Amino acid sequence: MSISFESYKVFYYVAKYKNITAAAKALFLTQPTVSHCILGLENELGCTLFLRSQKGVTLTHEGLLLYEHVSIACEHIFMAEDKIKATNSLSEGLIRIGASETTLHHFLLPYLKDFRLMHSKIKLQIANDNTPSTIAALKSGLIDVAILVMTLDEKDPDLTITKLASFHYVAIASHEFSQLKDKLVSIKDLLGYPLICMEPNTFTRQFLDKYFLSNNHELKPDIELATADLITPMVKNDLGIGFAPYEFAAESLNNDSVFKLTLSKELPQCEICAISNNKRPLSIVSQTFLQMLIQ
Amino acid sequence: MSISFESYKVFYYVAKYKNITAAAKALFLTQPTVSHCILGLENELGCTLFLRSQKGVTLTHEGLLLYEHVSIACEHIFMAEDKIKATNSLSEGLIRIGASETTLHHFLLPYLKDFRLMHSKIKLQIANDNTPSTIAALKSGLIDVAILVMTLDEKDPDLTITKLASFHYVAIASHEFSQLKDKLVSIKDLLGYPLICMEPNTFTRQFLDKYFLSNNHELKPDIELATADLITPMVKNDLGIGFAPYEFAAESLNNDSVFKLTLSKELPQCEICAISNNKRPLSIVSQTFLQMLIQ
DNA sequence: TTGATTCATAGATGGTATCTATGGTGAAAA
DNA sequence: TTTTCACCATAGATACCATCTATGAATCAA
Repeated sequence: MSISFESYKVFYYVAKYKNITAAAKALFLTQPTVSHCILGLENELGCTLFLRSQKGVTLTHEGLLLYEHVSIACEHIFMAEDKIKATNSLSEGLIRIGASETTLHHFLLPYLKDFRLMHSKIKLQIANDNTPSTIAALKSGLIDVAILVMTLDEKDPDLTITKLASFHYVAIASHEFSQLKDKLVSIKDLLGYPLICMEPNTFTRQFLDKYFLSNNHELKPDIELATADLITPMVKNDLGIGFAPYEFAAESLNNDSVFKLTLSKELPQCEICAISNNKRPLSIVSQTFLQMLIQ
Repeated sequence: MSISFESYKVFYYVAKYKNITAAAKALFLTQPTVSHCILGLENELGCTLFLRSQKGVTLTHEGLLLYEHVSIACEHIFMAEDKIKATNSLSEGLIRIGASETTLHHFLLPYLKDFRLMHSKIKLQIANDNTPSTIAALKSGLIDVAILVMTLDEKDPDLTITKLASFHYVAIASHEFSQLKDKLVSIKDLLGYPLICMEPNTFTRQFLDKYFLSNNHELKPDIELATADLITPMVKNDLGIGFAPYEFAAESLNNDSVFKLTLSKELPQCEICAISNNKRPLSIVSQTFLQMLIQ
């Protein structure tokens, strides 16, 4: 029916080397095989493509006509193969990473730096958004991998979740509230104080909402913030009790400008996780990146 | 070793139809065959090319990368096939014809006209030169076919010679030489008159040289011309006895402004022949053209 | 639930792509 | 001249793999 593309590759080499024997070597075939293949192609196209002689072969007019197109075709295919090889060997490529501010600041940045050093030709696209939006982007294929804070009880058959590090939220307060220091503070107690936390539609907030609800109370914060790194400064300025990732508060805790509340019911454990969409295969580049995070 | 080009054709169709089943139909293959082929290609390239779903398939990033090149490659190959088909179907092409002035004027022109009418897309390249140069051009592949006056005793293993028409040379004179009219003129007689013929390095001249020599005389013309159509006018103007193709003199013979000498030894028979180089295959177009001349 | 899509897998088979061996041919070297 | 060499074509055998049919699995719509 239609001519095998394979014969065009053979044709290309024969035309290029002007010699069937040489082309055969380049193609890892024998001379009769190539000869037969060209004969077949000539038959199917209904014209002679080469003039045979003892010095090799030369293109006829029809052969030249064919070669003008086939050479372009072959070179494009070789180009394509090279490009795929390049992406496989990480000398080219793109990873689109979705991350929350929290994971970006307190986990991802040093890895990104290392990865850039190791694979300078790979472009990194960081989509910084809140957890729900990032998950949505992952599902729709807009990003390849997400690095987010999660509780491991979340199950979604479409997502592959890999734990990377533990993560803690703490409740912190300034010395304005020193009456709470070294005391076991119940959730009910907390409700009597101004509370500072993240705005709705963030994982941190949803996590706290759930925590309060599971203890039969409702979280009604007095101050809602869009970025986690604003919580500690707010707390320092005596504006209330804040809930923040431990790492965001670490420095202030160390220099004693704020203190950690001891809650009668501990905040549940969270994890920083790498999440990928198992409906979309990960490119080699993305796999390499993930591998680095896991180790 | 190297990836079969055939799988790229399959890949192209699958990417184009975004559907393995549809691609299989277009390729006159079954769905499992195409599926298997794509799987093999993915394996060899070391990456996933398509996202499979129940609605069909979509390209991954690597797949898109590949498609950008492979689509160009495939389209070039299809273009090439179309062009070859076009030249085979005579809706495209070129014939390079070598002809002498004589054959062009008195044989070829009406055929060329007809051929153009029948195959308007075929370009005709006419190389008008003397016989030896035309034969050289034919042997070196500069022209596809030559239409020349020859004597059929010429043998050359590289050339295929086909007789197309008989051809006559005549000796003519004006009434200034009426003493020769209706007389049997010998070659020796001729030498006493001024002779007009073609310049050396033309078939006509070599033909006459041979004729004189075979009768133990030497042709020493008084006037040598480069073009055959000048001979009759020269003769008309009483400049001497001329040797010309009968057809060039026909009109003047009919209106009696010149007369034909009756030679004691007739000029040998000549033929208008089509000549092709049997070391180079004739294109379909050239074959068609030759066919027309023969019939 | 059923039926209609989709793609993947398994196993059988026949065609053909490939090989080796050989022949023919023309050019260059002996 | 004769020999040698490099090239391409042909013939015939064989093994591989491309392709097929049959089936499974998954998803979606009616």
